[in-house]
Amino acid sequence: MRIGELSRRTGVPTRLLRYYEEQDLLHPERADNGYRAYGEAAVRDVQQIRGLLDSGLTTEMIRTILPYLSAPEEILLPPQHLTPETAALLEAHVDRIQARIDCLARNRDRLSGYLAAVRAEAGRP
Amino acid sequence: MRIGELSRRTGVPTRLLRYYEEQDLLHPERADNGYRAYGEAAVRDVQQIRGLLDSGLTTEMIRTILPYLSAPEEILLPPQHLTPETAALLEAHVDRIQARIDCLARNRDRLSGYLAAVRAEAGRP
DNA sequence: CCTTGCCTTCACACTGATGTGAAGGTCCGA
DNA sequence: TCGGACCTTCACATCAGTGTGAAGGCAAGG
Repeated sequence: MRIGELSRRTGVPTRLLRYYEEQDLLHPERADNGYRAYGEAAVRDVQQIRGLLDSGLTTEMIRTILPYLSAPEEILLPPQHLTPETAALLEAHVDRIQARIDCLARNRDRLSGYLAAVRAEAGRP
Repeated sequence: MRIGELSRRTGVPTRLLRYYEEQDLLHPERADNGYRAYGEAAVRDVQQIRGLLDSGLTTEMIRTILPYLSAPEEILLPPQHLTPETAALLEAHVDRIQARIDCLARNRDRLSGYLAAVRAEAGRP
């Protein structure tokens, strides 16, 4: 599919799809006339990228981990391509992600705890 | 305490402490000579702000939720200051935070699942 | 053939978070 | 009284993620 259709199907402006390619997150083929040609998988990839960007990851982090995320459990990348250095890097990323999760969960709890307290107060004044 | 000490105790450059004030996240007193005067609580506040920024929240989101986070469960803000609109806004923020958590947790699982698979493969070739 | 709509690259601009430095006021200890 | 360490504001610079528009190539339909 071409960039316009991918944009419509994902809700992401073509400008950003080109930017993600420039950032090495997407790798569409090219038709003879130079048009970008995306496969079906690109839809999921783009949604994945958006989710991670919205969650505060940088394009650099996403570029690193994306190859190990695109496959839904079955089509794992051959592990021979995974040097110990890369594995360590991925583990570091897992740790950073975990730290974010912890921070967010902690504050979500505080926030919703506060809201619950206020509601209880309001119901029984 | 003055800005230099707060910077040393939190590891956050003074430039950023001034920026957070400009963004209405910190509200230090001023001494007669114009120097910023921070209370002890500022240390926790700054760490809170850093954690949330590192977790991908914007200063705007942080500005909104910070008043409801600074207190560690006991010193809740009086609920009469909480209009229904504000409550709704806070709930929306909770939802956004939850969405981030879900996205991050999902991808953390994929990533660490992949790493585990590779390790299993390596241990039993 | 010409219009319409899609595509291409290039480029300028904004915002948010940050780095860095200049120019100057304050305070304390030698 | 001077020097150094601190503080002040102001301002320009950078990076990432976007918006926006110009200038032009390609394709399909009336």
